[in-house]
Amino acid sequence: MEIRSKFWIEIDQEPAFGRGRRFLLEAIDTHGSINQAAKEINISYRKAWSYIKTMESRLGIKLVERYVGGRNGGGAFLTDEAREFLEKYKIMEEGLREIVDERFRHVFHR
Amino acid sequence: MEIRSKFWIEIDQEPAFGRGRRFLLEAIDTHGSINQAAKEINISYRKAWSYIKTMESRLGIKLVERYVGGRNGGGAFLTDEAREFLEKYKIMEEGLREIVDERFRHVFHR
DNA sequence: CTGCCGCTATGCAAAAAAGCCATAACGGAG
DNA sequence: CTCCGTTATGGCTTTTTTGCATAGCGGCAG
Repeated sequence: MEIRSKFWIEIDQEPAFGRGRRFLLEAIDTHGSINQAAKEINISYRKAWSYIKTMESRLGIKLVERYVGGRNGGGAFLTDEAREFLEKYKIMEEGLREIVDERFRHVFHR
Repeated sequence: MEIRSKFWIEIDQEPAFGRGRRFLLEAIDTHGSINQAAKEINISYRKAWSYIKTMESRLGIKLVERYVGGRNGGGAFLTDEAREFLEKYKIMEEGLREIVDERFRHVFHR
């Protein structure tokens, strides 16, 4: 028996950003490619792509700059706005899980 | 733009108890009927029924005592174990949402 | 002693959502 | 001017969720 918790940002009652999308952006930053990033965090390219699409449309910010063609097909990188947003989100999420876990243990175990 | 949070208890990686199920049990306690309870929290009887089924099976506790037939068809009421569990859960959840919201405001708005 | 009523119980179909496969376009390098 | 790995999407498939339909129950009114 264990506690689970989840946090996300909504805009107009629709999910716009959460932990999974955070990891996706971080992986894009590392690899310079949506495709590689998706592989790393174990989701399909299709899913990564629609994550980005909804994020950008709901937040109203361009997050990922993409280019296509060239020696190795193309690639993607984060915009400054994306990095800024990511940073804020990380600060917010930091330690939240631990607070929840601690409470759970306190009440249910001893 | 707003933060949302969700907490639930899992057993064997499967959801066993959360906010919705908490409301359901509370409503059953108030109304003495699964059917009425479901109406109050705006879910179908079918759904309420399967909530209870999975809760009981995963927690391994009898939560809702039911009887059928009689003048007004039948009814349901909570077991002592259910009340006990509910109480613990409420203590745990109490204020958690507020902590999350506060953090969000602090980082994103000011 | 029989029919009625509101409840529990559950199978099964329909709808919705999520996931995935296939295919097009792109453009620098060899 | 072909090849390669990427972005970009349409739509099909699979899974999950929802809810409709129907059966059984048993006091009580008549």
